[in-house]
Amino acid sequence: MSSKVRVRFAPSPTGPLHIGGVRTALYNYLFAKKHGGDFLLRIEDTDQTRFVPGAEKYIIEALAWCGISPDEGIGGEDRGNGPYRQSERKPMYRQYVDQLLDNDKAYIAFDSAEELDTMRQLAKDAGAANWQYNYITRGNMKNSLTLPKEEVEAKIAAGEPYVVRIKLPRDHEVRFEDTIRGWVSVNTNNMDDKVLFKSDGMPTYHLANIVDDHLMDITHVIRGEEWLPSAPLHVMLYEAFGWERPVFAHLPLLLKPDGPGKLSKRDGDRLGFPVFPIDWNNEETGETASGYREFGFYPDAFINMLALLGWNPGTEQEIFDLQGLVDAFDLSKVSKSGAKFDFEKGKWFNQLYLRSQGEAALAKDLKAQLDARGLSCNEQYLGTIAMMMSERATFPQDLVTEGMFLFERPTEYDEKTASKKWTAESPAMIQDLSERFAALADFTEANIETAFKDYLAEKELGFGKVGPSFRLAVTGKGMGPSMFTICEVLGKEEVLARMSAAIETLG
RNA sequence: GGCCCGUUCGUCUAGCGGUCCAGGACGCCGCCCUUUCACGGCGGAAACACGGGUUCGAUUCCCGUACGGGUCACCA
Repeated sequence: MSSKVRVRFAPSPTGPLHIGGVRTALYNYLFAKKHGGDFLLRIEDTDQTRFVPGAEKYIIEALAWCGISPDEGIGGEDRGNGPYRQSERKPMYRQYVDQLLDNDKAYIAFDSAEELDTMRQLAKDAGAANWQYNYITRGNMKNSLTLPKEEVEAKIAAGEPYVVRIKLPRDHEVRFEDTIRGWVSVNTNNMDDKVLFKSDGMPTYHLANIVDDHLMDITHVIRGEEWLPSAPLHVMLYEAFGWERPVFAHLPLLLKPDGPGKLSKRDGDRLGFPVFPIDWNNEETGETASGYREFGFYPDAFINMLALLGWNPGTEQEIFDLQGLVDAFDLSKVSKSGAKFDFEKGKWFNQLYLRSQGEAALAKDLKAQLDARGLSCNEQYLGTIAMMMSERATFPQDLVTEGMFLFERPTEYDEKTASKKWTAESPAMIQDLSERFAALADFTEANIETAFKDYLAEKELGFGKVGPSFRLAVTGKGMGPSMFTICEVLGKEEVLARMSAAIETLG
């Protein structure tokens, strides 16, 4: 076994990956790249009843959008450790179960799900804390520890369904050092004999996870805190097999911004913002959920925001691209407590990234937004408009929506501005201005400004006296970017037409 | 309820015994810039859950309490 760092992200294909899952994948990826290691993607689909078509494709696409591509496994290379879907590894697990059975580390149990439910209910009714299948109760259950060997064999031969459970020693302190939390310790008396192998012939997550991580030479297991309670079981499994165990790091959870609890897939669009990286559409059930990509987020901004939720570089820097994150990432700087997700901060990141796009990229974004809405403008001004609107945009779509007047003639005039700024003198002033504009040979920003200011000077008028009504006449709004730039972009004809239309409408 | 984990401004967090009457960021408020809005600049309000220890000295270490979270399936 090499000492090369190898980590895996092992989602279950039960639906779209929410941002907590994306963050887990991201941290795994950052850790691997930081240490020159491998990032593997493995699909944990041992529960065939929960399989959702399209989920695997979604996971790969979502990670790809984030700039995360697996070195090995699903969506990456097959480097001889495959298959990388647990359902396809089904035949591999039996021998490990037998190994445990042979070494008295596990046993066969025939209790049906109904019988177990009954036991649990009985215990509950009796006021017992929590019924467990453990070193005490297993003596009263139907298993290979209580049944004669012949009967066990007969039952198996008869095809009676059974599961295999781990045989936990009593009163044994399981200790392991978590990179993020330090020493964690649990006594086996508080654990139960978890099922390792199901009656349908598939291993449970616990068994498959340990076997696969071992076979795939995984050196670090970085996963969500929800796995912390089962980590001691996993430690016991490594010991039962006599395998060296990987280093564990349990990440703090992403919490709901409002109520209590961890962020869940069900939070979908309930909160008014996405909890998924990209849109999700389940053709079969018609279930849909919106994603950050479609919401208008730049992947870099999304990743930047996500990375800082539960981790910080220890400096005051908070703008990082993917490579920057790789360089700065350190598991020991991951915080221990859960983080409530804050969409406002996410918006701030996007705004920052949008503004740093540069004119060419922004022009492209603007063009795409216009096309999507069937709008158009003088293409030579694409860059100018994009830069002008970028100051008040958070998302690419704002480039258009915040400046609709650039693409459509105003159909109505802002009432508040009209009542306050459109006075009895306004029509005459706008008329005068339009005549001066009409006389301009070169309808450029600078010329328009000069003409406008000359007019003010000659009539001894303040900017505030004419400016607002001028803006109202041309854009229908009470606020916005520089009027001179707007006018040049609109072109002489359009500006003049709008001015006379305003005089007509507003009187 | 049992077990496990956690607890610094509204939110994300810095802080790894003295440099902290606690720093940064988002958000919020004010001022400046500006014809307006936005951008930008400057400034402000805002937190160590509580109680015991340990120590010359605790935000930092230990214990307890409270609160929060996770988990207790033949799901991952």
